[in-house]
Amino acid sequence: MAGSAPHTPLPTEREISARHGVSRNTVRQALNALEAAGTVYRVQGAGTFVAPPVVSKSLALTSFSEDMRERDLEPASRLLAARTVRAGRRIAERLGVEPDADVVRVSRLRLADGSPMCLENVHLPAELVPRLTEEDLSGSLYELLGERYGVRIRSAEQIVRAVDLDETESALLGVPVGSSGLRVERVGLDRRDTPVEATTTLYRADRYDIRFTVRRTRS
Amino acid sequence: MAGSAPHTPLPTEREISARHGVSRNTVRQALNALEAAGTVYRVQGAGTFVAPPVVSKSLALTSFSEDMRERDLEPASRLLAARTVRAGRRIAERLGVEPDADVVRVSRLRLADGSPMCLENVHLPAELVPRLTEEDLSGSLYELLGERYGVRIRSAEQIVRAVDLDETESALLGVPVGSSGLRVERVGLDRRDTPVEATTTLYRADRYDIRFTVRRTRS
DNA sequence: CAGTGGTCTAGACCACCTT
DNA sequence: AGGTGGTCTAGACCACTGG
Repeated sequence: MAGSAPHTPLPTEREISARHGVSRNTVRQALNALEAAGTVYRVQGAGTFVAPPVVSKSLALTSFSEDMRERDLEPASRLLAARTVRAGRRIAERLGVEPDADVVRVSRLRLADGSPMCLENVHLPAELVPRLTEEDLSGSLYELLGERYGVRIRSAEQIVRAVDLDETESALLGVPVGSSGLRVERVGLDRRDTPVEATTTLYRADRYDIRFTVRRTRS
Repeated sequence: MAGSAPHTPLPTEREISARHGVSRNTVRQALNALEAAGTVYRVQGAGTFVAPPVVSKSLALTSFSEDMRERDLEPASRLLAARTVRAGRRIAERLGVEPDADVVRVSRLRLADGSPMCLENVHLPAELVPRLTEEDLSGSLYELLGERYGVRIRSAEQIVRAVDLDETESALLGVPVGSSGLRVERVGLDRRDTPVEATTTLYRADRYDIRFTVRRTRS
Protein backbone atom coordinates (compact mmCIF):
# COMPACT_ATOMS: atom_id res chain seq x y z
CA MET A 1 0.00 0.00 0.00
CA ALA A 2 1.02 3.61 -0.42
CA GLY A 3 1.32 4.26 3.30
CA SER A 4 3.98 1.81 4.44
CA ALA A 5 6.38 3.01 7.11
CA PRO A 6 9.60 4.58 5.83
CA HIS A 7 12.59 2.23 5.57
CA THR A 8 10.37 -0.84 5.39
CA PRO A 9 12.10 -3.28 3.03
CA LEU A 10 10.31 -4.29 -0.16
CA PRO A 11 10.46 -7.91 -1.29
CA THR A 12 13.64 -8.67 -3.19
CA GLU A 13 13.64 -8.14 -6.94
CA ARG A 14 13.83 -11.89 -7.52
CA GLU A 15 10.83 -12.45 -5.27
CA ILE A 16 8.67 -9.80 -6.94
CA SER A 17 9.72 -11.23 -10.26
CA ALA A 18 8.72 -14.79 -9.33
CA ARG A 19 5.53 -13.82 -7.54
CA HIS A 20 4.18 -11.76 -10.43
CA GLY A 21 5.46 -13.92 -13.24
CA VAL A 22 7.54 -11.21 -14.89
CA SER A 23 11.24 -11.08 -15.59
CA ARG A 24 13.59 -9.47 -13.14
CA ASN A 25 14.60 -6.82 -15.69
CA THR A 26 11.00 -5.70 -15.87
CA VAL A 27 10.80 -5.47 -12.09
CA ARG A 28 13.98 -3.41 -12.10
CA GLN A 29 12.57 -1.02 -14.65
CA ALA A 30 9.50 -0.47 -12.49
CA LEU A 31 11.65 0.08 -9.41
CA ASN A 32 13.79 2.54 -11.38
CA ALA A 33 10.67 4.60 -11.98
CA LEU A 34 9.69 4.47 -8.30
CA GLU A 35 13.22 5.45 -7.30
CA ALA A 36 13.24 8.39 -9.71
CA ALA A 37 9.90 9.49 -8.27
CA GLY A 38 11.37 9.38 -4.76
CA THR A 39 9.06 6.60 -3.58
CA VAL A 40 11.76 4.03 -2.77
CA TYR A 41 15.53 3.98 -2.34
CA ARG A 42 17.93 1.14 -3.00
CA VAL A 43 21.10 0.07 -1.24
CA GLN A 44 23.27 -2.34 -3.15
CA GLY A 45 23.75 -5.56 -1.26
CA ALA A 46 21.03 -4.67 1.26
CA GLY A 47 17.70 -4.21 -0.49
CA THR A 48 15.03 -1.79 -1.65
CA PHE A 49 13.19 0.30 0.95
CA VAL A 50 10.24 2.66 1.28
CA ALA A 51 11.60 6.21 1.13
CA PRO A 52 10.70 8.77 3.82
CA PRO A 53 8.16 11.35 2.62
CA VAL A 54 9.66 14.25 0.70
CA VAL A 55 8.57 17.83 0.26
CA SER A 56 9.61 17.88 -3.35
CA LYS A 57 9.27 15.52 -6.23
CA SER A 58 11.84 15.53 -8.95
CA LEU A 59 11.23 18.46 -11.22
CA ALA A 60 9.01 17.85 -14.24
CA LEU A 61 7.80 20.10 -17.02
CA THR A 62 4.32 21.26 -16.10
CA SER A 63 1.88 23.87 -17.33
CA PHE A 64 0.86 26.70 -15.03
CA SER A 65 -2.53 25.05 -14.51
CA GLU A 66 -1.00 21.72 -13.51
CA ASP A 67 1.51 23.49 -11.28
CA MET A 68 -1.20 25.41 -9.42
CA ARG A 69 -3.47 22.39 -8.98
CA GLU A 70 -0.54 20.52 -7.45
CA ARG A 71 -0.32 23.35 -4.92
CA ASP A 72 -4.07 23.13 -4.28
CA LEU A 73 -4.70 26.48 -5.89
CA GLU A 74 -7.30 27.24 -8.54
CA PRO A 75 -5.63 28.55 -11.72
CA ALA A 76 -7.11 31.32 -13.85
CA SER A 77 -5.92 33.68 -16.53
CA ARG A 78 -6.37 37.25 -17.77
CA LEU A 79 -5.28 37.96 -21.32
CA LEU A 80 -3.26 41.17 -21.54
CA ALA A 81 -2.20 41.08 -25.19
CA ALA A 82 -1.89 38.71 -28.14
CA ARG A 83 -0.35 39.85 -31.40
CA THR A 84 2.20 39.09 -34.06
CA VAL A 85 5.49 41.00 -33.83
CA ARG A 86 9.08 40.89 -35.08
CA ALA A 87 11.16 38.47 -33.03
CA GLY A 88 14.04 40.81 -32.22
CA ARG A 89 17.53 39.71 -31.33
CA ARG A 90 16.94 38.09 -27.93
CA ILE A 91 13.81 36.13 -28.74
CA ALA A 92 15.27 35.12 -32.11
CA GLU A 93 18.28 33.65 -30.39
CA ARG A 94 16.17 31.68 -27.94
CA LEU A 95 13.87 30.33 -30.67
CA GLY A 96 16.60 29.74 -33.22
CA VAL A 97 14.93 31.90 -35.89
CA GLU A 98 15.97 35.06 -37.78
CA PRO A 99 15.69 38.36 -35.84
CA ASP A 100 13.20 39.73 -38.38
CA ALA A 101 11.00 36.61 -38.36
CA ASP A 102 7.40 36.93 -37.19
CA VAL A 103 6.53 35.59 -33.76
CA VAL A 104 3.24 35.52 -31.89
CA ARG A 105 3.42 37.09 -28.45
CA VAL A 106 0.86 36.22 -25.80
CA SER A 107 0.93 38.14 -22.52
CA ARG A 108 -1.17 36.89 -19.66
CA LEU A 109 -1.63 37.65 -16.01
CA ARG A 110 -2.07 34.34 -14.27
CA LEU A 111 -4.08 34.02 -11.11
CA ALA A 112 -4.22 31.49 -8.31
CA ASP A 113 -7.33 31.38 -6.15
CA GLY A 114 -8.38 34.66 -7.72
CA SER A 115 -5.32 36.80 -7.03
CA PRO A 116 -2.20 37.44 -9.14
CA MET A 117 0.55 34.83 -9.14
CA CYS A 118 2.69 35.68 -12.15
CA LEU A 119 3.09 37.53 -15.42
CA GLU A 120 3.63 35.30 -18.40
CA ASN A 121 5.04 36.27 -21.78
CA VAL A 122 4.98 33.55 -24.42
CA HIS A 123 6.66 33.79 -27.84
CA LEU A 124 5.99 31.30 -30.63
CA PRO A 125 7.23 31.23 -34.24
CA ALA A 126 4.30 32.63 -36.22
CA GLU A 127 4.52 30.04 -39.00
CA LEU A 128 4.03 27.29 -36.43
CA VAL A 129 0.72 28.63 -35.08
CA PRO A 130 -1.31 30.39 -37.82
CA ARG A 131 -4.25 32.45 -36.51
CA LEU A 132 -3.38 31.65 -32.88
CA THR A 133 -4.39 35.17 -31.82
CA GLU A 134 -7.97 34.39 -32.87
CA GLU A 135 -8.20 31.36 -30.57
CA ASP A 136 -9.44 31.27 -26.99
CA LEU A 137 -6.32 32.01 -24.96
CA SER A 138 -7.84 31.90 -21.49
CA GLY A 139 -7.01 28.25 -20.83
CA SER A 140 -4.04 25.95 -21.24
CA LEU A 141 -1.80 27.09 -24.08
CA TYR A 142 0.04 23.76 -24.08
CA GLU A 143 -3.20 21.87 -24.70
CA LEU A 144 -4.18 24.27 -27.47
CA LEU A 145 -0.78 23.85 -29.12
CA GLY A 146 -1.05 20.10 -29.00
CA GLU A 147 -4.65 19.71 -30.14
CA ARG A 148 -4.97 22.55 -32.63
CA TYR A 149 -1.47 22.64 -34.10
CA GLY A 150 0.08 19.26 -33.30
CA VAL A 151 2.91 21.01 -31.47
CA ARG A 152 3.93 18.94 -28.48
CA ILE A 153 6.47 20.29 -26.00
CA ARG A 154 8.51 17.45 -24.58
CA SER A 155 11.23 19.19 -22.61
CA ALA A 156 12.37 22.68 -21.71
CA GLU A 157 15.50 24.52 -20.69
CA GLN A 158 14.95 26.92 -17.82
CA ILE A 159 16.93 29.74 -16.24
CA VAL A 160 15.81 30.98 -12.82
CA ARG A 161 16.82 34.36 -11.42
CA ALA A 162 15.77 36.75 -8.66
CA VAL A 163 14.89 40.23 -9.90
CA ASP A 164 13.57 43.58 -8.67
CA LEU A 165 10.10 44.23 -10.08
CA ASP A 166 9.55 47.52 -11.90
CA GLU A 167 6.49 49.76 -11.51
CA THR A 168 4.34 48.16 -14.18
CA GLU A 169 5.12 44.63 -13.03
CA SER A 170 4.47 45.45 -9.37
CA ALA A 171 1.15 47.07 -10.22
CA LEU A 172 -0.06 44.10 -12.28
CA LEU A 173 1.04 41.61 -9.64
CA GLY A 174 -0.41 43.69 -6.82
CA VAL A 175 2.75 44.01 -4.74
CA PRO A 176 4.73 47.07 -3.54
CA VAL A 177 7.17 48.66 -6.00
CA GLY A 178 10.70 47.34 -5.44
CA SER A 179 9.51 43.92 -4.32
CA SER A 180 11.57 41.04 -5.57
CA GLY A 181 10.27 38.44 -7.96
CA LEU A 182 11.33 35.11 -9.38
CA ARG A 183 11.96 35.21 -13.10
CA VAL A 184 11.86 31.94 -15.05
CA GLU A 185 13.04 31.98 -18.65
CA ARG A 186 11.99 28.89 -20.52
CA VAL A 187 12.64 27.52 -23.99
CA GLY A 188 10.24 24.70 -24.82
CA LEU A 189 11.54 21.95 -27.14
CA ASP A 190 9.69 19.37 -29.23
CA ARG A 191 10.62 15.72 -29.49
CA ARG A 192 13.47 16.63 -31.86
CA ASP A 193 14.89 19.10 -29.34
CA THR A 194 13.94 21.98 -31.62
CA PRO A 195 12.82 25.23 -29.91
CA VAL A 196 9.10 25.91 -30.37
CA GLU A 197 8.35 28.31 -27.53
CA ALA A 198 10.18 30.98 -25.53
CA THR A 199 8.47 32.04 -22.32
CA THR A 200 9.44 34.45 -19.60
CA THR A 201 7.45 34.20 -16.38
CA LEU A 202 7.67 36.61 -13.47
CA TYR A 203 6.41 35.15 -10.20
CA ARG A 204 5.49 36.96 -7.00
CA ALA A 205 8.24 36.12 -4.51
CA ASP A 206 5.80 36.04 -1.61
CA ARG A 207 3.57 33.38 -3.14
CA TYR A 208 5.81 31.16 -5.20
CA ASP A 209 8.77 28.85 -4.76
CA ILE A 210 10.38 26.06 -6.78
CA ARG A 211 10.91 22.67 -5.15
CA PHE A 212 12.91 19.80 -6.51
CA THR A 213 15.19 16.92 -5.68
CA VAL A 214 18.71 16.64 -7.07
CA ARG A 215 20.99 13.62 -7.06
CA ARG A 216 24.71 13.20 -7.12
CA THR A 217 25.83 11.85 -10.46
CA ARG A 218 28.25 8.97 -10.01
CA SER A 219 31.49 9.78 -11.81
CA MET B 1 33.43 12.74 -32.11
CA ALA B 2 31.94 15.21 -29.69
CA GLY B 3 31.38 17.84 -32.34
CA SER B 4 29.00 16.17 -34.82
CA ALA B 5 26.36 18.39 -36.37
CA PRO B 6 23.01 18.48 -34.52
CA HIS B 7 20.35 16.06 -35.79
CA THR B 8 22.96 13.76 -37.36
CA PRO B 9 21.65 10.22 -36.91
CA LEU B 10 23.70 7.79 -34.83
CA PRO B 11 24.07 4.20 -36.02
CA THR B 12 21.09 2.08 -35.01
CA GLU B 13 21.19 0.34 -31.65
CA ARG B 14 21.52 -3.05 -33.36
CA GLU B 15 24.44 -1.80 -35.41
CA ILE B 16 26.32 -0.36 -32.44
CA SER B 17 25.60 -3.58 -30.58
CA ALA B 18 26.99 -5.77 -33.37
CA ARG B 19 29.96 -3.57 -34.15
CA HIS B 20 31.15 -3.40 -30.54
CA GLY B 21 30.28 -6.93 -29.56
CA VAL B 22 27.94 -5.97 -26.71
CA SER B 23 24.29 -6.74 -26.21
CA ARG B 24 21.64 -4.31 -27.36
CA ASN B 25 20.44 -3.79 -23.80
CA THR B 26 23.87 -2.53 -22.86
CA VAL B 27 23.90 -0.13 -25.78
CA ARG B 28 20.48 1.11 -24.73
CA GLN B 29 21.69 1.75 -21.21
CA ALA B 30 24.58 3.83 -22.52
CA LEU B 31 22.24 5.79 -24.81
CA ASN B 32 19.90 6.36 -21.87
CA ALA B 33 22.75 8.09 -20.05
CA LEU B 34 23.58 10.23 -23.09
CA GLU B 35 19.91 11.13 -23.48
CA ALA B 36 19.64 12.12 -19.81
CA ALA B 37 22.74 14.26 -20.22
CA GLY B 38 21.14 16.02 -23.21
CA THR B 39 23.72 14.75 -25.70
CA VAL B 40 21.33 12.80 -27.93
CA TYR B 41 17.60 12.52 -28.45
CA ARG B 42 15.60 9.55 -29.65
CA VAL B 43 12.51 9.31 -31.82
CA GLN B 44 10.74 5.98 -31.74
CA GLY B 45 10.59 4.39 -35.13
CA ALA B 46 13.05 6.89 -36.58
CA GLY B 47 16.38 6.73 -34.80
CA THR B 48 18.77 8.34 -32.35
CA PHE B 49 20.22 11.75 -33.18
CA VAL B 50 22.83 14.23 -31.99
CA ALA B 51 21.05 16.83 -29.85
CA PRO B 52 21.49 20.57 -30.52
CA PRO B 53 23.72 22.28 -27.96
CA VAL B 54 21.95 23.30 -24.75
CA VAL B 55 22.59 26.08 -22.27
CA SER B 56 21.71 23.89 -19.34
CA LYS B 57 22.49 20.39 -18.33
CA SER B 58 20.07 18.45 -16.22
CA LEU B 59 20.36 19.56 -12.63
CA ALA B 60 22.77 17.63 -10.42
CA LEU B 61 23.78 17.96 -6.80
CA THR B 62 27.05 19.90 -6.73
CA SER B 63 29.15 21.60 -4.10
CA PHE B 64 29.71 25.34 -4.29
CA SER B 65 33.25 24.76 -5.53
CA GLU B 66 32.13 22.46 -8.35
CA ASP B 67 29.32 24.85 -9.24
CA MET B 68 31.68 27.83 -9.51
CA ARG B 69 34.29 25.96 -11.52
CA GLU B 70 31.60 24.96 -14.00
CA ARG B 71 30.89 28.66 -14.42
CA ASP B 72 34.60 29.36 -14.93
CA LEU B 73 34.86 31.20 -11.62
CA GLU B 74 37.45 30.63 -8.91
CA PRO B 75 35.75 29.61 -5.63
CA ALA B 76 36.94 30.78 -2.22
CA SER B 77 35.56 30.97 1.27
CA ARG B 78 35.60 33.21 4.37
CA LEU B 79 34.57 31.56 7.62
CA LEU B 80 32.16 33.74 9.58
CA ALA B 81 31.26 31.42 12.44
CA ALA B 82 31.39 27.75 13.46
CA ARG B 83 29.81 26.59 16.71
CA THR B 84 27.49 24.10 18.31
CA VAL B 85 23.98 25.34 19.09
CA ARG B 86 20.48 24.06 19.86
CA ALA B 87 18.66 23.03 16.71
CA GLY B 88 15.48 25.00 17.27
CA ARG B 89 12.13 24.20 15.75
CA ARG B 90 12.78 24.94 12.08
CA ILE B 91 16.17 23.30 11.75
CA ALA B 92 15.01 20.35 13.84
CA GLU B 93 12.14 19.77 11.44
CA ARG B 94 14.40 19.88 8.41
CA LEU B 95 16.95 17.51 9.96
CA GLY B 96 14.43 15.20 11.56
CA VAL B 97 15.91 15.61 15.07
CA GLU B 98 14.54 16.92 18.38
CA PRO B 99 14.30 20.73 18.73
CA ASP B 100 16.70 20.71 21.70
CA ALA B 101 19.27 18.49 19.99
CA ASP B 102 22.76 19.88 19.38
CA VAL B 103 23.66 20.90 15.85
CA VAL B 104 26.85 22.35 14.43
CA ARG B 105 26.33 25.58 12.53
CA VAL B 106 28.88 26.75 9.98
CA SER B 107 28.43 30.20 8.43
CA ARG B 108 30.55 31.12 5.47
CA LEU B 109 30.77 33.91 2.95
CA ARG B 110 31.56 32.32 -0.36
CA LEU B 111 33.48 34.16 -3.02
CA ALA B 112 33.83 33.74 -6.77
CA ASP B 113 36.84 35.33 -8.47
CA GLY B 114 37.51 37.19 -5.22
CA SER B 115 34.16 38.90 -4.69
CA PRO B 116 31.08 37.80 -2.74
CA MET B 117 28.71 35.34 -4.38
CA CYS B 118 26.60 33.99 -1.52
CA LEU B 119 26.08 33.54 2.21
CA GLU B 120 25.97 29.94 3.30
CA ASN B 121 24.58 28.58 6.56
CA VAL B 122 25.09 24.87 7.14
CA HIS B 123 23.54 22.85 9.98
CA LEU B 124 24.63 19.32 10.85
CA PRO B 125 23.54 17.00 13.68
CA ALA B 126 26.36 17.37 16.26
CA GLU B 127 26.58 13.65 17.00
CA LEU B 128 27.34 12.99 13.33
CA VAL B 129 30.38 15.27 13.15
CA PRO B 130 32.27 15.36 16.50
CA ARG B 131 34.84 18.18 16.75
CA LEU B 132 33.95 19.51 13.30
CA THR B 133 34.46 23.09 14.53
CA GLU B 134 38.15 22.32 15.08
CA GLU B 135 38.68 21.25 11.47
CA ASP B 136 39.78 23.41 8.55
CA LEU B 137 36.51 24.78 7.19
CA SER B 138 37.91 26.89 4.38
CA GLY B 139 37.52 24.24 1.68
CA SER B 140 34.91 21.76 0.55
CA LEU B 141 32.65 20.73 3.42
CA TYR B 142 31.26 17.83 1.40
CA GLU B 143 34.73 16.37 0.95
CA LEU B 144 35.50 16.81 4.65
CA LEU B 145 32.26 15.07 5.60
CA GLY B 146 33.02 12.18 3.32
CA GLU B 147 36.68 11.65 4.18
CA ARG B 148 36.71 12.53 7.87
CA TYR B 149 33.28 11.29 8.97
CA GLY B 150 32.16 8.84 6.30
CA VAL B 151 29.06 10.93 5.69
CA ARG B 152 28.20 10.89 2.01
CA ILE B 153 25.42 13.09 0.66
CA ARG B 154 23.72 11.37 -2.24
CA SER B 155 20.73 13.56 -2.94
CA ALA B 156 19.12 16.74 -1.71
CA GLU B 157 15.73 18.42 -1.61
CA GLN B 158 15.84 22.07 -2.51
CA ILE B 159 13.45 25.00 -2.25
CA VAL B 160 14.24 28.12 -4.26
CA ARG B 161 12.74 31.51 -3.47
CA ALA B 162 13.35 35.17 -4.30
CA VAL B 163 13.81 37.37 -1.21
CA ASP B 164 14.63 40.95 -0.23
CA LEU B 165 18.04 41.11 1.45
CA ASP B 166 18.22 42.76 4.86
CA GLU B 167 20.94 45.18 5.96
CA THR B 168 23.39 42.61 7.31
CA GLU B 169 23.03 40.36 4.30
CA SER B 170 23.42 43.23 1.82
CA ALA B 171 26.54 44.47 3.59
CA LEU B 172 28.20 41.05 3.60
CA LEU B 173 27.35 40.44 -0.04
CA GLY B 174 28.38 43.94 -1.06
CA VAL B 175 25.13 44.98 -2.71
CA PRO B 176 22.70 47.88 -2.01
CA VAL B 177 20.19 47.40 0.80
CA GLY B 178 16.86 46.20 -0.55
CA SER B 179 18.44 44.28 -3.42
CA SER B 180 16.84 40.97 -4.15
CA GLY B 181 18.56 37.67 -3.65
CA LEU B 182 18.00 34.03 -4.49
CA ARG B 183 17.51 31.85 -1.42
CA VAL B 184 18.11 28.12 -1.73
CA GLU B 185 17.10 25.91 1.19
CA ARG B 186 18.62 22.47 0.95
CA VAL B 187 18.29 19.28 2.94
CA GLY B 188 21.06 16.83 2.09
CA LEU B 189 20.24 13.11 2.33
CA ASP B 190 22.48 10.07 2.62
CA ARG B 191 22.04 6.85 0.68
CA ARG B 192 19.20 5.85 3.01
CA ASP B 193 17.37 9.11 2.31
CA THR B 194 18.03 10.23 5.89
CA PRO B 195 18.64 13.97 6.43
CA VAL B 196 22.24 14.75 7.38
CA GLU B 197 22.56 18.42 6.49
CA ALA B 198 20.33 21.48 6.31
CA THR B 199 21.76 24.42 4.40
CA THR B 200 20.37 27.82 3.54
CA THR B 201 22.25 29.73 0.86
CA LEU B 202 21.59 33.33 -0.12
CA TYR B 203 22.89 34.22 -3.57
CA ARG B 204 23.42 37.63 -5.09
CA ALA B 205 20.72 38.05 -7.72
CA ASP B 206 23.03 39.98 -10.03
CA ARG B 207 25.66 37.25 -10.22
CA TYR B 208 23.80 33.98 -9.94
CA ASP B 209 21.16 31.98 -11.77
CA ILE B 210 20.01 28.38 -11.81
CA ARG B 211 19.87 26.53 -15.12
CA PHE B 212 18.33 23.17 -15.78
CA THR B 213 16.40 21.03 -18.22
CA VAL B 214 13.01 19.55 -17.40
CA ARG B 215 11.15 16.83 -19.24
CA ARG B 216 7.50 15.96 -19.60
CA THR B 217 6.73 12.79 -17.71
CA ARG B 218 4.68 10.41 -19.84
CA SER B 219 1.43 9.58 -18.06
C1' DC C 1 29.49 -16.25 3.29
C1' DA C 2 24.81 -16.02 1.89
C1' DG C 3 21.84 -12.80 -0.19
C1' DT C 4 21.07 -8.35 -2.20
C1' DG C 5 21.06 -4.98 -5.98
C1' DG C 6 23.98 -3.81 -10.49
C1' DT C 7 25.32 -5.23 -14.96
C1' DC C 8 25.30 -7.99 -18.94
C1' DT C 9 23.88 -11.46 -22.71
C1' DA C 10 20.94 -13.25 -26.61
C1' DG C 11 16.89 -13.36 -28.27
C1' DA C 12 11.80 -12.11 -29.07
C1' DC C 13 7.79 -9.21 -30.01
C1' DC C 14 5.45 -4.58 -30.04
C1' DA C 15 4.61 0.47 -31.30
C1' DC C 16 5.80 3.74 -34.24
C1' DC C 17 7.94 6.37 -38.12
C1' DT C 18 9.07 6.70 -42.80
C1' DT C 19 8.66 5.71 -47.71
C1' DA D 1 6.28 -2.89 -45.64
C1' DG D 2 10.60 -2.52 -43.60
C1' DG D 3 13.32 -0.63 -40.13
C1' DT D 4 13.58 1.98 -35.89
C1' DG D 5 13.40 2.49 -30.88
C1' DG D 6 10.53 0.46 -26.65
C1' DT D 7 9.60 -3.44 -23.87
C1' DC D 8 10.10 -8.00 -22.24
C1' DT D 9 12.09 -12.81 -21.15
C1' DA D 10 15.39 -16.12 -18.92
C1' DG D 11 19.49 -16.68 -17.40
C1' DA D 12 24.39 -15.47 -15.83
C1' DC D 13 28.06 -13.20 -13.24
C1' DC D 14 29.80 -9.18 -10.42
C1' DA D 15 29.99 -5.81 -6.35
C1' DC D 16 28.49 -4.93 -2.18
C1' DT D 17 26.16 -5.45 2.50
C1' DG D 18 25.65 -7.37 6.78
C1' DG D 19 25.48 -10.89 10.24
